[in-house]
Amino acid sequence: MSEPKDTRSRILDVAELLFSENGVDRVSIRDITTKARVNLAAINYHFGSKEDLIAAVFERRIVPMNEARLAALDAVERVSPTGPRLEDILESFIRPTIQHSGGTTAGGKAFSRLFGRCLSEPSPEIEALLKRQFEPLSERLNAALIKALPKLSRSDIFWRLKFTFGALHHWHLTKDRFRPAWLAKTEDEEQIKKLIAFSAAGFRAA
Amino acid sequence: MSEPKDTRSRILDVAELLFSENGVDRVSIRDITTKARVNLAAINYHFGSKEDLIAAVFERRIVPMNEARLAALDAVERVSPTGPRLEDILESFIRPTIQHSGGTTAGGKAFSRLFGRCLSEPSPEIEALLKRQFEPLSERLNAALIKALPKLSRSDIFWRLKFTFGALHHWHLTKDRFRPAWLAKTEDEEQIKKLIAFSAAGFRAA
DNA sequence: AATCGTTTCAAACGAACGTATGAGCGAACC
DNA sequence: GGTTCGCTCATACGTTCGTTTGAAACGATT
Repeated sequence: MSEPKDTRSRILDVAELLFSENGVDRVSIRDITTKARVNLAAINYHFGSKEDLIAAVFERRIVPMNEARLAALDAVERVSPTGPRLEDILESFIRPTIQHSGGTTAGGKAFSRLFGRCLSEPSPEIEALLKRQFEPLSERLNAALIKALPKLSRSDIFWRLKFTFGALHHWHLTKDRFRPAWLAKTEDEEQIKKLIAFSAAGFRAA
Repeated sequence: MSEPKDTRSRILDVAELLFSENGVDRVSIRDITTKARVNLAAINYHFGSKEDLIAAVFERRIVPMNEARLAALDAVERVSPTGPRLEDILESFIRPTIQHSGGTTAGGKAFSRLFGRCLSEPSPEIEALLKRQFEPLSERLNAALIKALPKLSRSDIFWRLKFTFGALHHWHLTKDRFRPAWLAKTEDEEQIKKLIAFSAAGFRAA
């Protein structure tokens, strides 16, 4: 179980775990370096500052996730150049979300909580990071949806995409908590289909 | 504009505003007391600790909000005893959310951010608080929805209600951020209708 | 073996934090 | 008129925070 990884990676792993458990502001540099068994100064040496560490932790997950989303959108647009179906567009950004945060063992589930925290802890640096990360994806998605739903106004599409993302994010954040006793366990694959069906119908609402 | 209110109320108002702007952990006791023009010790005198102040700020909004939701559900069920329409059920919990979280007042955003923080908080105490606050409402809503949508399974209703709540919550949390430049300002009343239309269609999906 | 860039180390820094204290104040009460 | 009670005040306390420092250890290159 002991870590063969280098200092930088150990810091990233431990920071991700602790940030997701307690929030970025409630985790100190000392908490991280102690648990990672590295020297206190290592964070400032490797990352410059705590803020830069937060950004590094966050980007390590969000960058590949959004790349996968863009790649999936590329794929469905390549298959049908006249414009992909609504369901395919939705799937292209819903599926990578689930696959990129469930898989990993150590900090995999931690990521969705960390992301939830980033949305509710409005530090300007984090807000800028979110904007930078999501704006290109958001614009691509909006453009594809406008093509697929020509009857809807641009702003309707924007808001409905926000609703969809909210449903995805909230499900992701709370799927394992607040479960009534009678609720059967459901596979991720089934949930992806449920989510796509729900939001596709929402997009097609009059 | 000067405040005729007593110290306790001034602290609550200023705390709510500052928490919403900067997040709970980045606002100090001194920030609040300075802006409220009260003594530094006033918070510990009136609330005991900073944590208790946060809870007081949070509960001041969430308790009346959930009471209003239950009252609205009561109202629509009283009007049509055979079971209210889907849209009316959704409206009964969407509308109070928006009306009770500030509306015109500036401190309204505090609630949604505090609430977002609570959702990503793994602390058992906060989880119990959320459960206690939302379980009665959730059960009432599920029961009403089962009646309104007899074709849907219990678990489908549960998940779609979760999606709906996620859309509402995420919209609420980010509606003022991440806005593209072209997006026109929209009234809350319009947003309520958009949200109801979206989620009602989602509930009716095959 | 000597050199040099990179990484780790123990120790310390000043600043900001939440909280505690005891005196001071005006109004209400006996 | 003296005492009590609720509240406000300035000030201090001890802790923890992010960051910095200069030296020591390490590994590769010559």
